[in-house]
Amino acid sequence: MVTPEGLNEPQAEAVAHVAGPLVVFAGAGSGKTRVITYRIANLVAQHGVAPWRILAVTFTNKAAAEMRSRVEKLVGAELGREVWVGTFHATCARVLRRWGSAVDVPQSFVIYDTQDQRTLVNRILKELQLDDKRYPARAMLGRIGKEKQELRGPGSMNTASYDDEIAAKVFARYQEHLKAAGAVDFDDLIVKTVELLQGESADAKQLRRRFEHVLVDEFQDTNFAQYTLLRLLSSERQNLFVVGDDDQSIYRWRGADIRNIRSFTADFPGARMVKLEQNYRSTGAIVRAALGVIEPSLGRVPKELWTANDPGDPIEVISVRDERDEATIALRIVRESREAGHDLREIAIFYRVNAQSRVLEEALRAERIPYQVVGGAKFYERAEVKDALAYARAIVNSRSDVDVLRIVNVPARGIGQTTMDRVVAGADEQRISVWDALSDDAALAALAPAARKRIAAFVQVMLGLRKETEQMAPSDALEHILGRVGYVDMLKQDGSVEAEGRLENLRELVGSARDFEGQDAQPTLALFLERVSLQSDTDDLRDQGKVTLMTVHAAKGLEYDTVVMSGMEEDMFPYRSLDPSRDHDVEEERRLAYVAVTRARRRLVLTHASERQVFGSSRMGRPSRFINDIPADVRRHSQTEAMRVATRFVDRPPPSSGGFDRARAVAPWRHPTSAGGPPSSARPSSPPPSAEPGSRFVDREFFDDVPEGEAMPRVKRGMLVKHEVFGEGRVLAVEEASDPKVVAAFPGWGEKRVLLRFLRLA
DNA sequence: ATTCCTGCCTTTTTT
DNA sequence: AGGCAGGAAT
Repeated sequence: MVTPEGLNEPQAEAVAHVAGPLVVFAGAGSGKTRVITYRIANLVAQHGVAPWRILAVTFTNKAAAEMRSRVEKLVGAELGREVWVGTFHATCARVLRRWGSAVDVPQSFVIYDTQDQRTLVNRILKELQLDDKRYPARAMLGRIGKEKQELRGPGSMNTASYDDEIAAKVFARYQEHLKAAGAVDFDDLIVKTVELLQGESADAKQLRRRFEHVLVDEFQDTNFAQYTLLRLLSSERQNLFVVGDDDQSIYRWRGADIRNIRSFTADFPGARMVKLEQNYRSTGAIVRAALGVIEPSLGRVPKELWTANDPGDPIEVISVRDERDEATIALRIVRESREAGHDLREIAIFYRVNAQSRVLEEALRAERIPYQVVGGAKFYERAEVKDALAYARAIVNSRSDVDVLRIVNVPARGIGQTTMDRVVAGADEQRISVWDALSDDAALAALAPAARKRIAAFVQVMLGLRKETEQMAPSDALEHILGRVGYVDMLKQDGSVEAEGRLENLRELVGSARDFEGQDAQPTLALFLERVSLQSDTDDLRDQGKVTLMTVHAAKGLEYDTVVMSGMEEDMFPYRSLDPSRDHDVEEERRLAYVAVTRARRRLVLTHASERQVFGSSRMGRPSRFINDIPADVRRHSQTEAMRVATRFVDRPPPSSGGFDRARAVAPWRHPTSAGGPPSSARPSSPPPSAEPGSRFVDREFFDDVPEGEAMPRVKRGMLVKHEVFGEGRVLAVEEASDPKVVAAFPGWGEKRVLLRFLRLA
């Protein structure tokens, strides 16, 4: 059944929902954004809800922009503009900018990113004289973040061990520093807003009543703090409308709690539930592949994803030799697509981790195929950009120590480490900001006169800049600052290619400030800085005529006609599944694979390499278990020429040695789901007459041209291998046999002859 | 004070 | 492989 607006029954039900809590389980490609935007339009147009009393929250700026534009299309720009649409972080920043003073967040607050956080923690470790080996900043911040996501402060966290006590101490000092700096980190944006809303101030009361309707996208990715925020914002009327898909929950590592969506109806007795199960996006084969991947997942809310679309073509699974071979395949897909007259914008290449993009990029560049990389090396994290922003932030908010320390000697002003160490120690002692210490003669009394003079000059420059830029547009201010402090001159004098690139980046930064001025009603420098902090490169619009490269995480919420998923190997995807020391979460990896598969509309290509460079050293890989989970009748296997050559070269023994059983030789690499049990006589392995001896595995479906392109370990003399007991060793010889052996030298053990299947590539 | 070198450690994934 | 922190050399 379809309504006049073209909605199916459950969609229409969700859209028509007016009051009370409701959870929508929205399968991939089931039209959830449509449901949210239509519902907002419905509330405004049919139920006379004031647009500014509606809040719609997303996780990414991109989703927010998309939602806003669609709402404006439905209800008109004038009303649409009034709706509060934004990410969790941007929404909170907006609230805090206005009402944050009640929770010690000044109007001019700055947002510390991960780098800033680390700088600050490192300083605290020094201050508290803690060993940064034993208490690495990264780990400390991980802990602090975790606590914040659970809304615990340094005083309320669980301190069972000595290390916990240390963490609490660092945490406490960290918060003090943030407060003194007038800064917040990403988690604080949520935490502070929650604090504000929990308060009894008039502002808090008003805010709790402000929103008649709260709508949330990607609800499965909320953490406890975010969930609490939503409950507070909707506490008055309970009009909380959440949309998500527990199968697509992929952010547990940053605190997302899948139970928020799975237990929604338990948390809100009387809440309604709607399931969107019809997929409009993908071919039948792709939907079936996706189901195959997600079905083994545990604890799912039962859903029946289906599609009325054509079955389409099978999923292409391609065995490649290594990452370069893989890039060649990606190129081939792109070329085919282009020759068929498709826009390159409709092609995406996915990978599990950003590091995989390099080889793909090189290949695309060599072939002059236009591409864009989403995420990865982030523009706003480049040193020169951070420097420029640090100047701006130090001018807007001089209490921000991290920024002042960053730029105090860039370009070099003769204010060195020793000098600054003393200043910082003094500032810590007196509990004043670094800036205050620098501008206070008494605080500098212990310094050499020459150093004091240079510091005084720096302070004067900064004070001058604050005055001069006060009335300037952000772009002009940035330009002025960079010129005045000699930053541009420094780069120009350098003259190197890198310096040229840095100048270009700074021009781009100024350009982005100019863009901002065109968009915002009140383009102040502070607001520009805020936007920069909350902006990720992921938010760029899709360029015409360009292939897109990105991680699967970045791909969530997007769709492409053609998707190439690279690196479909065990230990790559699922990531680190072979590392027993890590508490990897294969469940989450599975959901991530589901996300990847469901991005494709028409064509899905999976590649897996038998060998790959990781951290500089070569590593072998077997196909990902997720490939096996795709129903055999919707996948088609093949291998590249390079792969064919490689396997022939290594695996086919000379005729005289006869009957080398390949299937057995690779057994330990081949069956990720069965724990190491080698395929034995239980699996009859007599090859069909047409095939070459030993060229088939019997537990697989094969098609026309498929000479079984499994990933093969290619152990050769000189390779570094790893043994459970002997550790790492160098291969000296390989003995072909039905169960091949390897002679290798293990430091501390000498030469050992071991079965190949007990080795892994080091 | 600056620059260069070396050794370590990294890598999920993002606001 | 690459980036970054700490240390040595200039």
